[in-house]
Amino acid sequence: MRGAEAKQVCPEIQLVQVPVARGKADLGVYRSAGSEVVSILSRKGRCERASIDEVYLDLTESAETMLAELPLDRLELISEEALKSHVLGLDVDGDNAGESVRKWFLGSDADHRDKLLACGARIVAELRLQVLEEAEFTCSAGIAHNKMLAKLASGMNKPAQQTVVPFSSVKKLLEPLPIKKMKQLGGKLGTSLQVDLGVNTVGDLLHFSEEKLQEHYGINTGTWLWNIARGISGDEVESRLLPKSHGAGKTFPGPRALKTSASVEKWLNELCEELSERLLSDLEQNKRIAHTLTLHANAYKLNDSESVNKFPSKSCPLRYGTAKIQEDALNLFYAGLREYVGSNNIKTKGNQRHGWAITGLSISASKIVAIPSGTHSITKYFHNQVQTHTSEKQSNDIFTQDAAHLSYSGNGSYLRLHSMCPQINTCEEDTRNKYSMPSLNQDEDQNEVRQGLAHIV
DNA sequence: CATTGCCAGAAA
DNA sequence: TTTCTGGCA
Ligand SMILES: [Mg+2]
Repeated sequence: MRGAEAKQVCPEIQLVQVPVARGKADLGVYRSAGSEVVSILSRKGRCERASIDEVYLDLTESAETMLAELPLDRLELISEEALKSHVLGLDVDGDNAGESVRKWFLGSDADHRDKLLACGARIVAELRLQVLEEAEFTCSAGIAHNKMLAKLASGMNKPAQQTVVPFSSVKKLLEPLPIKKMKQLGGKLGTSLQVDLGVNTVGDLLHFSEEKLQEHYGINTGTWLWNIARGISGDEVESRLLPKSHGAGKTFPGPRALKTSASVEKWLNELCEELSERLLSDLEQNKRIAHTLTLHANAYKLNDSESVNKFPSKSCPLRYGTAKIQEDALNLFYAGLREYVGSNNIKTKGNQRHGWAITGLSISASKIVAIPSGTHSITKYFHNQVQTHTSEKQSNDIFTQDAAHLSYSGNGSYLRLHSMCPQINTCEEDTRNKYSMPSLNQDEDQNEVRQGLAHIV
């Protein structure tokens, strides 16, 4: 329920709010917290940042080392925390009351794979304790022989618990499992399996040959399905602690949809400002630079309710400096808009209505690479870069040096090559609509004036 | 619901 | 190869 609704039912409720900056959610505190946790969890083995609050760890090596160096059968050496693990398949799933778990850790059923798993579980217990002590977050974990099973197990006992999937219990775990519970099968593919093949549990999947699954879903997906039904996933844990892209976006639902280029420019500038800030942080903290700038938008057309086409994403080489990013983003937007309204060669005729409304805007930076480790001066590094990727742009030569410098000093507001409609629309769309019902004509008239695509170069 | 971010596959 | 779309979480 919504916060306001909850407050009526429960006036004492403490509602936690996501911070807002530049008129949008600011997830900075969560990103920081996530990074801190990653820095702890990455201590014992290869670590892949899977999301803002999840990682995969490949602890094979650490576990092998532990197995080689420690006697497994010494109960005193096994931490209380590790012994609190849930171990799937011990007895009849009657929540294994301590004794069987102890026994499993001590013997691990003589199976080398499960001995490794037991060591992995001990390492994970230690890591989770460190997260609790150093970052003051609890977390849950799954320990299994591959990513898919570990992810599945991590969700089985929450919060602040860990679950082990011994090799021998994989079948019994998967067989009755509703297909939609599997990662990647929670959406359309899962629905298709249910509707088109009558597959409701992972066990049902076992009845289909790899070839049959490939017929329905293609070579790769077919093979993938055949494998995951058997608990097989060759998916490697990538060694990556940092995100591969940064983005800033905002949605403008219903009456908040943006209908003037001034408002689009305003919001795009806000989003670009945030992105630019985060890119500089990444540069300072991680010595990485992004190479591609991409704009996504969602839109609908005012007149035809059956607007079939989607607003196309557009990307271009990324130039550092807030003003550069803002300028490039706006150009990308208009490139997309021109396509969207279908005025490619058709010069916007005087009477032609291109009534559009933007319901979502997002700008992102990708192709992020570490600068060569020997690079001492980032400024000089940029000097060498700017020449290479301004290819399609006109002659901003005199600015490129400044731009490189800018990105370092973090000040770029004065750089404005582009002559846009200069006015900032202080009149919020939704505010405006409170006062005047969206008389289509009126809005379109505003579009006519302000949406002119004249500045597209 | 909103704001991310990853990836596979198709298109350019 | 890069760009763009769509799916997924
Ligand atoms: Mg998560």
